[in-house]
Amino acid sequence: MDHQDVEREGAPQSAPPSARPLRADAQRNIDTLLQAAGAVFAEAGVDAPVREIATRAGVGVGTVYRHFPLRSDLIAAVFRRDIDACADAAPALAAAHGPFDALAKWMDCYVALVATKRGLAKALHSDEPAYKGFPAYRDQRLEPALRELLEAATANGEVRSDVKPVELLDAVSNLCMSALPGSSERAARMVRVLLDGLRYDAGPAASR
Amino acid sequence: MDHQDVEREGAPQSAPPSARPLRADAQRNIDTLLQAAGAVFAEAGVDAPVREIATRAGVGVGTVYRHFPLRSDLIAAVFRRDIDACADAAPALAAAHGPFDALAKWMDCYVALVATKRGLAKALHSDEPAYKGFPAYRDQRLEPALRELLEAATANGEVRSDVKPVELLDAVSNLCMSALPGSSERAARMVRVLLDGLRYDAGPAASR
DNA sequence: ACCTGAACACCGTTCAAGT
DNA sequence: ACCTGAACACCGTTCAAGT
Repeated sequence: MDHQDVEREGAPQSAPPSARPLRADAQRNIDTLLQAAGAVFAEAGVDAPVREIATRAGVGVGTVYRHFPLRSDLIAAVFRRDIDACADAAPALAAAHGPFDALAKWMDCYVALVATKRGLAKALHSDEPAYKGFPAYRDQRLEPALRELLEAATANGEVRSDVKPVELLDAVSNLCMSALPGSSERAARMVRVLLDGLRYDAGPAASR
Repeated sequence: MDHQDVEREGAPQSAPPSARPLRADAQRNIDTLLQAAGAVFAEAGVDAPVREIATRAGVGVGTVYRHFPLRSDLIAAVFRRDIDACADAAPALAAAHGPFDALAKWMDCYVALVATKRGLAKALHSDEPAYKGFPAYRDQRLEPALRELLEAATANGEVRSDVKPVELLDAVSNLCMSALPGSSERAARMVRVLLDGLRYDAGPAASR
């Protein structure tokens, strides 16, 4: 499990590539906010009231909106590490397993990521403006990782070639939608069925 | 396409099995409300403001809550015909096609049902109390229909036997979650992949 | 620069008063 | 019996006033 700290461009609204440091109190508030949000998300889901997060962090609501204009910014900030870890796990899996197995194992990581955090899946697919941009960050990190795995499996003739990485990412997080907070078991099973579907007919023309 | 009008027990809260008729104005309000709700759902989704529906129907909000205590009651009432039509389509499909094809074609109906109506899928999987009981009605009607098709396909050795009808119903409506209002095309494709997964390994022990 | 919190808009839900 | 709509609770979001 390696994870190189690559600099990303679309990254945190709290620390653009080359920006002068924030004022001390601002930086402190952001840290406290992230911690509070993480705790609240864990016990009440990602669409818990903003006021609750603000109170927990001991700041005014205005401060939350100042640093995180969109709820999705807060969510992305809280789960960035997890998302990155998932993306970065791909190369190791590809090296250690056959193409399809690597794909399947990576999907387990993704399912765990999405299904474990209460309501994360819902946030990924909400059409409310407050969640806008969150799927974008996810795709930006996860899409390249998955594409690699998918192409390897396709090249190996193990899976069909007419399903795009982003479609799969979307389908899988959709399947995690009704998973209960703790158990991702049921979702994981359905994802395995979906993956089996990828290799049912590896040819491009899918019958019917 | 036949559809016998079977009497259901868990049915409409507006007309229990053996109840004296409603007062004329009450019945009229219910009809208007259903019509208004249908229109509003179509253009603004199933979680449009209650007030909008009430206004459209020319009644007070209290009247909406009197007849439809839960939002899901209103949704179920509005889409009952569509749900029943989908369920009742199963026998004809089973008679006209081979087991797997019948299953696939029925799924197309279900996908159309769920993906077409804006936000219907979301309502099916929401954990908010206002939507409670809606999945129950859907399952009650659709589960038996699907089970029939699934068992036939299983008996014919075309699909694996370790996926329950209700799981499939759930997985498919989840896949329809991020479908745009009009097009169910993308969702339909993923559902087809899922179905292919069902027949990838028809044996019970689905590898690892 | 940054923070605070009152204020506003909006929505679900109830219930006292009416008919 | 049934209807109405004011009233309440709750939540997102903004912005004038403060430091």
